[in-house]
Amino acid sequence: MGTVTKALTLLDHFTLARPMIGLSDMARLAGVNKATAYRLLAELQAAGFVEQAGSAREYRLGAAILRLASLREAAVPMRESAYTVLRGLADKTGETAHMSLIQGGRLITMAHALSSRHGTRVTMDDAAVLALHATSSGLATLAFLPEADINAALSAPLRAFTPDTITDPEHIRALLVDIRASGIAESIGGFEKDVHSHAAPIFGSESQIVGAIAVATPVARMTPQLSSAVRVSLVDAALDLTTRLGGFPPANWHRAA
Amino acid sequence: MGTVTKALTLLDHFTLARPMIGLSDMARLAGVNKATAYRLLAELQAAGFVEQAGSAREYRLGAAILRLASLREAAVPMRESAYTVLRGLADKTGETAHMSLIQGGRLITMAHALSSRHGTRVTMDDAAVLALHATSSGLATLAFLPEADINAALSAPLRAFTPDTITDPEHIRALLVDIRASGIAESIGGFEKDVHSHAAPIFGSESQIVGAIAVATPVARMTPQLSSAVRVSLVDAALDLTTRLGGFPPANWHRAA
DNA sequence: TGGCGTCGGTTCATTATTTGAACCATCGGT
DNA sequence: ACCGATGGTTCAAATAATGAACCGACGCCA
Repeated sequence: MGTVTKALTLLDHFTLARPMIGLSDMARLAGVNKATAYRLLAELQAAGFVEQAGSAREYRLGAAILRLASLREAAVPMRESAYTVLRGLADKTGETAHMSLIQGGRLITMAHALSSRHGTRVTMDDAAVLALHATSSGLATLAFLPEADINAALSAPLRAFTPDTITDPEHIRALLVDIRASGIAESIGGFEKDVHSHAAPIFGSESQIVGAIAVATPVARMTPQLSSAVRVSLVDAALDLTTRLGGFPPANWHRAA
Repeated sequence: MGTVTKALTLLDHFTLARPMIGLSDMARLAGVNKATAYRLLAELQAAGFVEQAGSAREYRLGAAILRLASLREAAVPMRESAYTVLRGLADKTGETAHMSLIQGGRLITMAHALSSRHGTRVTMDDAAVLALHATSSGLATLAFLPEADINAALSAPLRAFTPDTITDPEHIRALLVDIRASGIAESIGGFEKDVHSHAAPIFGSESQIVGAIAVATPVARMTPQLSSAVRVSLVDAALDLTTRLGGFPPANWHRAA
């Protein structure tokens, strides 16, 4: 692994639950020598990607990231596009909509929109990491990845997040066939216990899979009628978002239901 | 220079005016070998910090940055704090307010707020880089940097952005003395021709200088009365923002005017 | 008080990675 | 068909990264 990759990997250990990390902790989390962690953090700090704060001199993400994010947004206003589509989807279905993108083999939630139609709703955090095998978004994405990536994802042991998580690779492969045919993935309580979600894939400028857009509802509220409505809206929204992000669906793409 | 620093330096060449850069261009801009640039970009790409787009396979900033920015915002809602203060400043003065932070020796604009009171106003871009010697924000920051950094900043040739830019190091050193005494820096057309700006320093958690907050007005609108009002508001706002960002003014800090 | 564990940070000989000139294949313009 | 540019690749030589051990400081417990 290159040094740069190693340094950038350190940044992945900052999460919403763990926004500040000390030197020794970081070394342990990342599985590198403390001296190495120190040097890497020092370089990241010089570039403004991390900063030290607090009496314990813990590290946290730095302000330089905000600058780059501004530039990224200016160059590629993805979040705006995404939010517009998610807002429409949430309004139309009355449920929570979110978009996740695949980055370095992991699926990251980038934007979401809630609906106020019901008292209960599924809540989402941006920047959450979704399991490929246990979420509708993950399955929708997985289904359109190259065969090699699918094998890689299914060769590692699959974690059971709930009793309903599907962990049998062959079962999942069967699901992927259906997903490719229908353009819609579904997961009932596979990641979070009471969440029933539908997802549709979104594609990049070379028609490669880049992620998925999903609608998540409490299991108790799901009905065949709602499911059907969600599917229709999702297919439209996914196509819309794909084009807004500058992408194209695969050549033989079709409208599903 | 470490490899990580070199890789992160590549990212600095993306600007609003130049959001996409090809491999050869990047190598030239960064002054590194093409093979090196390729390897570094490949690693940045694997981490999602850059991505390739367009038929020419040019590189641009990637989506991973947005994820980190989300986390940073969640951990340290600086932009929100900043915007609240800037909004108040813009409303009170009727002029454009902006905040800039020093990162790796360069002053970067991080947030701004416009006022709608007048038809003409100074416009700002976030992520703009401000010259330390030619802007009020730069001078306000420079005045509170350690002596060694001041010497470093003034030892390089100082660029004249306009005929009114002050480029004599000794003249600038004299200004810095006044700025330290008053807590306010001023620049009349030193960076952009028709802009008269006032700035005040903001400090970090160890009372070290972290940047400045400024009010920029068209030169034609500046009067002694407006200048005086701006100075008062600025001092308040800078102190407010310093504390909101978790910082403290130096021990012997004072109210100026 | 003294002892123990851990912290952030530093050192330096060993080792593995980065580096860059030269080299492809490809593309667009003349 | 040529020319100059592009993105991408190779491999010996040079350089940078690495990690065990170490340091002083701090907090905790007896």
